[in-house]
Amino acid sequence: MARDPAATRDRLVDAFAEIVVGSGARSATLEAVAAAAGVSKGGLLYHFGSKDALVDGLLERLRKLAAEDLEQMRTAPEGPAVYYVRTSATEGLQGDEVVDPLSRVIIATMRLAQEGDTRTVSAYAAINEAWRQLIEVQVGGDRVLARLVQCIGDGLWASSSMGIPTPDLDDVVARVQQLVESSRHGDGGA
Amino acid sequence: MARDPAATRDRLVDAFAEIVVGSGARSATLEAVAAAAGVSKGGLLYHFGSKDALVDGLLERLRKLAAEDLEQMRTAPEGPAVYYVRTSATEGLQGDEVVDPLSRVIIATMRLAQEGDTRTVSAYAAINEAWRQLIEVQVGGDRVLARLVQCIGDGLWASSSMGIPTPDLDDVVARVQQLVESSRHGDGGA
DNA sequence: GTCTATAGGGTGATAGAC
DNA sequence: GTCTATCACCCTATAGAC
Repeated sequence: MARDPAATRDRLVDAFAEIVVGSGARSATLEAVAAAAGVSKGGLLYHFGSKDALVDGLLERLRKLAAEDLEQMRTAPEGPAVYYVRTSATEGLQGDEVVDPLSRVIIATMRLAQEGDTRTVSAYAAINEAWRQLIEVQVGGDRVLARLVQCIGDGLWASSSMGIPTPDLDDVVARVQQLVESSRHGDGGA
Repeated sequence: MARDPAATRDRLVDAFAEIVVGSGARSATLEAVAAAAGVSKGGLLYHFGSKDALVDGLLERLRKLAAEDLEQMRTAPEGPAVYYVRTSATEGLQGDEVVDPLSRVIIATMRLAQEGDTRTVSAYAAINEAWRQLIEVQVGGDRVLARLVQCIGDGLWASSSMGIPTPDLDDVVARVQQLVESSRHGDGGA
């Protein structure tokens, strides 16, 4: 069942991310990842020579998915800011599976980052920077407002990635939209 | 050197938090914690019968420090909202030491939470709730604005707890102050 | 209260068969 | 490409000396 190397590598990265998100980085052992992907530990280590290499595979996936998302964000009808804030509030994890592939990979990356892996931190930082720049364009170059909006998204993300829900998400999104629009019409303050 | 049980327990919890923050949860082994606190592994396990008990000790410390901080936040001259946002941006960790005791314990708790520990998540959620309620009081009961402000703080926190700096923190704080003040004078929107 | 020694289980990685 | 052994290491926790 599947001798295609690329497909097997993909399955392994998927399984890795899923386990890290669902059960924590500690549970994502080579054996558990391999089993979830339907191969043996030795099979995994043929494709990824070490656990570090597996992390690299995850980061590669992250960059690819993030690039796609950046395109969606750029062309989002509601605008980048609202898109960012709304998609920052994911749902149902910690045991359950996260449906959105990018969310899953980001959460996995951040969990790994908290273990002190510098590669994961800088990979995330780069993507975060790209997102903010896109928001900044929408708000007419208002650097501070852009950061404000991004922080709101990141704050929502922090809660939801721990399984803490945000009951009034729609209201928050509406308020962000207000902020962004007021930056176009009125002044800004800075 | 130190036969006072309470003092030794405190040193152990301190060392535990410090290692989790500085080197990741994985590095915080019983042996490493014991060594950092100047006792042996067996000595640690006399005071805390298991690693779970050590986590409980950390959570106890968290609640105590958080209660003190809540009092500072309530009486802060700049108001709870600005206090929250400003203190959310910590500096210099991941290898270095975090100077503020509460920040250190919170970061440690959140790292542990990401390993799937439900106790840590609910402990943090309770504290987070208390902070927001205090902000809500300041903004005259505007639930959504309170959440917005808190999200901004949490977003700053997320970055800084990964070692990513926020260059324009002062501007962000100023903008938050603006938002809070406008809720007093003008309307609010919702 | 604090120590050493050790049991018992799990983890990343290698070697070599198929 | 994928598997099964196997190694060396590290971790939590217990037992019992001091």
